[in-house]
Amino acid sequence: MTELSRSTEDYLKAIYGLGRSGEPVPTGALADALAIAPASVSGMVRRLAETDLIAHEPYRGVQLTDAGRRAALRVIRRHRILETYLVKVLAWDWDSVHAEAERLEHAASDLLVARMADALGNPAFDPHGAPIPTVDGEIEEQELVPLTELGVGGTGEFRLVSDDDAERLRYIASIGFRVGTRFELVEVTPFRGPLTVLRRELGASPQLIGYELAQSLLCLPCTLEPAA
Amino acid sequence: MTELSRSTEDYLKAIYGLGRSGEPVPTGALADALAIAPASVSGMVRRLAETDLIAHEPYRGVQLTDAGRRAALRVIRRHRILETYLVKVLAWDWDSVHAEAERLEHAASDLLVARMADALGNPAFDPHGAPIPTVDGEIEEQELVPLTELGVGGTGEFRLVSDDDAERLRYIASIGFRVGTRFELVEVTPFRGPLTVLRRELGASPQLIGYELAQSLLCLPCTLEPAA
DNA sequence: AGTCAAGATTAGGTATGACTAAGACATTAT
DNA sequence: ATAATGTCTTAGTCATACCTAATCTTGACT
Repeated sequence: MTELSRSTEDYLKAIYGLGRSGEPVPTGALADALAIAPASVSGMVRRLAETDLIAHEPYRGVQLTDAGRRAALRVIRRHRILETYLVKVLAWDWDSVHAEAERLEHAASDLLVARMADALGNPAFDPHGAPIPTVDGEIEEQELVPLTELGVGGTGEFRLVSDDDAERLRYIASIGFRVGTRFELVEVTPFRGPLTVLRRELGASPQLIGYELAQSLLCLPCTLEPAA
Repeated sequence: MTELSRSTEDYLKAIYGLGRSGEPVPTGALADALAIAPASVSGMVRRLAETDLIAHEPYRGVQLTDAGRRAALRVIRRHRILETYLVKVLAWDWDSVHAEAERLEHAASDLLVARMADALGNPAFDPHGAPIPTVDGEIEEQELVPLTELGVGGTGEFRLVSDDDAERLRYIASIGFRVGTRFELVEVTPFRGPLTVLRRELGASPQLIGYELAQSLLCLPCTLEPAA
């Protein structure tokens, strides 16, 4: 198995992210995700299909082969272990690790990642709540719903947010939200306006959250026991 | 100042390493150091000269400009901080860090390197004894001599060895040599044969060292006080 | 001074991976 | 069924950075 290029790894990672539904990923969606012209993606897709990392049905989309999925999960594991290490050991902020990990994931060896994982106690989730694939390529997919779908009176625990928007992450942290924060959705204004969320852990006053933001907060619905 | 390519950084680093004497570096020497065909170096050298990172006198050689030297020292700082971090914090062996640092040095941001340096207490030397340039591009050049030049009865301290040959580093460690080891050169056989070295710190029996190897061990001549 | 060898450069070619412009396909609307 | 629309692909170009083969410089030796 020869070394994969940086570009190849980025494509595989993006295809994995966009293809979790099982549907083929249109090359246009890939182009958007990678910020690359659609025509360039067509060319690259041909090369990736030739090396059997993806299957391409022209005009339909691409899907990872087993080899492609394994490679993608290796990159994702590297990324998430690196993020976790930077946050936990080097006191990096959760909103700025993404860009650094994005570059390091292509340079760090499996051995380095293994050492970091050991130092961290082999964590199962990264700082944003995303599951970290195991060395064998197992990944635990969680059944999470956007905060917006909990409905008035719904209760849940904030579990996962995408790591790619530093601005958003900074804001989430600034309003006191952390992975694991449990809350009740107290009020929903009509027309996709702000939602009011009451955080139980803090016993704090209700918190207003915009609809767009709330959609990005993936939660595990659960009943709230009285705080321990 | 735009981002430099991986290749560019490798060239600058190599030119810095080969040009410390002040003499222009022949492109052929560069080609050897980078394991690249001489013709390819000519092409790259033209590009580097166009961006004023190096000065090129055709058929004479290349020299770093101030901008080139600054860039080279930034890469070297990254490399050496990374090596030190891997060894000190992640328990890496001193003989295997080079390859890893060689890749990470192009991906790690100055911020990451700063965090690692802080965690290490801003060390002045890497695990192989090489001085680590400061953020401002200051580097402390040491006046060291190969062990072979100490002469019979000479005494010194092992201070520096190149990090690029894992085999050699493994052997050096296996015979109990560490950066800082102090010794007396007891005997030299003629015709570049083995040298006999007596290590004072260990109070150990004399150690035979081959001439080639001894040439790579750079030492600080010093008198040996009775061990503390 | 003329010749020769070593070393450096130029010339021409390849691979990767991006771009724009133009053409092909599929879907949806008439 | 056909036309319009949007998406996808093909064609042709460019930049980077490598290669081999051929040519040119330099310096040393006769």
